[in-house]
Amino acid sequence: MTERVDSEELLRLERQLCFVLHATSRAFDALYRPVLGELGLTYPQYLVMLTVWERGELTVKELGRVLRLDSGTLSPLLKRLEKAGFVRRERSREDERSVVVQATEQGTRLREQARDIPRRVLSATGLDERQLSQLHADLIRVTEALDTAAARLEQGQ
Amino acid sequence: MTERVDSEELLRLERQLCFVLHATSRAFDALYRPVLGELGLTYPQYLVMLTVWERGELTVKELGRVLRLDSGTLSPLLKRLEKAGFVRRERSREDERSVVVQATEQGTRLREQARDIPRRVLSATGLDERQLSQLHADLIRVTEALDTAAARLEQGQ
DNA sequence: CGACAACCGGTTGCACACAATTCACTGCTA
DNA sequence: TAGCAGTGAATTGTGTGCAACCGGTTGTCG
Repeated sequence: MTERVDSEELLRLERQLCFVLHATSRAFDALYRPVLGELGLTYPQYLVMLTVWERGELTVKELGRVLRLDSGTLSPLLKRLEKAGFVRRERSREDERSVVVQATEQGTRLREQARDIPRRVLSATGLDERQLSQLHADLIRVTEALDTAAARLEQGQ
Repeated sequence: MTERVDSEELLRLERQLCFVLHATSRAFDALYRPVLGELGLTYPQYLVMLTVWERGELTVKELGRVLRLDSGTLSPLLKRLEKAGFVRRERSREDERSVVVQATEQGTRLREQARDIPRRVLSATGLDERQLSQLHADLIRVTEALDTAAARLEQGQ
């Protein structure tokens, strides 16, 4: 009987945690959407551009590892970015299995237009730098816990 | 010149925050996927079932408010849940614009099968109840900040 | 050298998620 | 009461996101 109550309690806490995590992610999305819309980018596309700007050229594989996305997501997304003129994609000459992604001139100019976004968004959150760092650390901790848990589940138990 | 460095620093912090939030959400998703797969549910469908189980019957509108989802997402999702036999949808007799959702008998039986999930998943995260509560509180705080920020942006600055 | 496994990216199919639109219904008001 | 604005779902279109599969390339091993 006590066990049943425990289950109910856990169910409730879990429900709240699921909900709010889901909600946080979408709230973040919603905040960026109108700002990025001005540049003609979606949020995932913005993440890709941030990576490309910072790392110069990199393969689809590397991009996927950094962003935790697979080719099923990245391939069409990159095609859209290419069509928009922001990135170039070409087969690596050393290893023709790989495709190298890099910003075009237009993509580089976009970086200048995007330079102001972090300040606008971060100030919109109302959090100071310390709180942001704390949140960052919390999320990393949770994500790592979830990752190792998922890996454990995968390897049977 | 100093301002430029500041921008670079902000860009980096923002990038990391964007990435990890995105990643956390998907990591949570990935952890639930195989567990829920046994029940024939996706993660958003699970959130809907949790709500329906807890609140009894409720309209699509109410469901959308609780889960922060619009009809464009909920309508097809609910149709899939109905097809699977877990929920019933019927027009409200008092207000025929509304559609009332409730669990079927099969949907109620599913709750028993799902009773064990929170424990399995939460234990998989390796976090204790205090940490979970803390995380929950953190996420709520951030989400609220993002919401008010988004509202501020909407009303012109 | 030749077969074969591993790897990389692309494609397909399915399921969210949101914006914009449509349509039936409701409630208010002239 | 007749019209009309507002509401609640559903639909359409676009863009992720993942699983499963395909097809070309590479590297290795017999």
